Amino acid sequence: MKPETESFFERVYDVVRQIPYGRVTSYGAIANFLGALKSARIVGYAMNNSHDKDVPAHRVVNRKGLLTGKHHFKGVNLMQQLLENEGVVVKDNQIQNLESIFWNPSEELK
DNA sequence: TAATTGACAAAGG
DNA sequence: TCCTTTGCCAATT
Repeated sequence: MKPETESFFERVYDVVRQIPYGRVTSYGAIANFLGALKSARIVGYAMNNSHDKDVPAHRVVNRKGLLTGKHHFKGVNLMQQLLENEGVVVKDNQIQNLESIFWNPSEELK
């Protein structure tokens, strides 16, 4: 495999991997960091292939902190379990204190 | 080549 | 933020 063949997906994975422990971010934030603010959907689409990658996809949620992609995990509760294991409070598929644990790559990563 | 897809986001009601 | 509509764009078929 060629590292040079970095598709949009690879860039997404690269950002997601750098999400700190106990922090979460949104698809739009990642897209914004990649310079494709209007391509938030592409980020989500990319996560479809994240199964083959070592990507903490559970740390990526939509802008409302809703665990929309949890159905794509093995178990329906796996995503929430992983987050709670990191100290993230999740209730009814929604992250609590989202503003407190939100990780903005555009500011933090730069 | 063209049509479809999608784990989103913003705007309007 | 509830529901619906619209825009967006790379990847897939």
